[in-house]
Amino acid sequence: MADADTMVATDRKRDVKRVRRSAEEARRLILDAAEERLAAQGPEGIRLQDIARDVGISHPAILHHFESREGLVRALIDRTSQQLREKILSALKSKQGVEEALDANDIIANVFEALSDKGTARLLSWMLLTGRAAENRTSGALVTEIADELHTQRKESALTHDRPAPDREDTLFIAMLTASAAFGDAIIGRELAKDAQLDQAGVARYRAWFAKLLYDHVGDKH
Amino acid sequence: MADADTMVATDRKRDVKRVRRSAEEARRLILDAAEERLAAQGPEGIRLQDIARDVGISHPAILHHFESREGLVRALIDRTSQQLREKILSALKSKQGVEEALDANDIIANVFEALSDKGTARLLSWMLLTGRAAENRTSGALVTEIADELHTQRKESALTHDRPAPDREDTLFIAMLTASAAFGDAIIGRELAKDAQLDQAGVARYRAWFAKLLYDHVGDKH
DNA sequence: GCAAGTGCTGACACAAATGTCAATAGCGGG
DNA sequence: CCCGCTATTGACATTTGTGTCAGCACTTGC
Repeated sequence: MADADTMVATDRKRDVKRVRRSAEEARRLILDAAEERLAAQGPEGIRLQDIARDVGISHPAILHHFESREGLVRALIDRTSQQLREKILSALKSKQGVEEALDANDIIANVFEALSDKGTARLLSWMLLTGRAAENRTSGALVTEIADELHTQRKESALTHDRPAPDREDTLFIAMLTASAAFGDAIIGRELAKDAQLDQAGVARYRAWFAKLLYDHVGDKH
Repeated sequence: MADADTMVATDRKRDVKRVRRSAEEARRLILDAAEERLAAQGPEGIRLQDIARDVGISHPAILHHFESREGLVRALIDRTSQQLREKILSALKSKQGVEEALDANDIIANVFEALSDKGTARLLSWMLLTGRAAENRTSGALVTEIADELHTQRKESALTHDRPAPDREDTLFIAMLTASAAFGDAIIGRELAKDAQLDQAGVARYRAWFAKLLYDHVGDKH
């Protein structure tokens, strides 16, 4: 009895027992592990054997669920893109109508955070670096969506504050700059901050500074 | 005679003649080919066999010159980092003392260009993605250097235009934002522009807009 | 013109990663 | 309680890319 318990508890690998998950659950666990590997070790960290070990399964199980390594990668890209999209759009829409200065701060912070978090930016840049961008439409139209949403808000704000209507392209450029800056920041931000000897508070000041830069621009111009 | 000529011209591979370059020249050609592969196909494009074929040599020749694949990668990173450093710093310093609005435009354009050009940003992001950043000090201190140079210019400009002295951290943030934005732009800029249906002129407008944003900020604040 | 140094090569060895396959074992439905 | 479905596995096959080695062939210095 004690022997059996010990064996089950400490020596699962050699035990006859197999864990059997639902296909959905298995896919989720595998994607989680892949995501973590990618964030920690970069693109080359996605190796079936390693991921399988992380999850506690054998590597053919991954092939069973995703057909091929490429299938796993695509699934990971899809999932991450969709998560990013939801995060950013919800961040944009939730604060609608509240005080604007705080808005800008929060929105910028959220966008930067969404990309920095886990390996999102790493994954996206890898996707772009390896030319897998064309296949993925989720992230493709994202900036336009963001710009649209932003522009709607700006028009409303201009009305209530009795300012002239904002320029469409100006809004687009704001969205593009924010996206580029957040994206670049997610990749080289850590290095930049280290180089400039900025601590966490300094990084927060930087982001607030950027939000204010945009806010001032919007207030000035329109 | 005709036969010999034909053989030399069209069938070099099987010909007995060997091309023999100086070590320096060979290294340069190999690095060029590696750079091109990286820019075109991403990190996975750096394969000794392929690069060797591009240059027209056998792959052990590459190992002869660079010890290992890793050695080649490091050499490529070094060379590219140094080129980037030179380009950016020279762009910053060359325009010193001329009309400022044009300056900002040119400098921004140059920084964006320097990163977009060839695979510079791709290479740097790969370097960061795979954790090779720590080894390379050339690009490490670059932002601080840029910020220093910029700040010197701002102080001079403030003096001649009789404005209050600029804030040190403000200058640093300008440098960081520019770096992040240019970096991000180099990676996702193409996608963003395509998504927003911006042609080349539109992209130029975007960069000019960004330059003006910074210029206005500097003029306003100080 | 010949000897030394080294750029360069072909063939081979080796490692690591993906992918295949037949067989096993849990789970749910009848 | 048994049967079919399928998640899962170990062993194997294949591919692909890096690295080694011994020898060959340009160039240079004498």
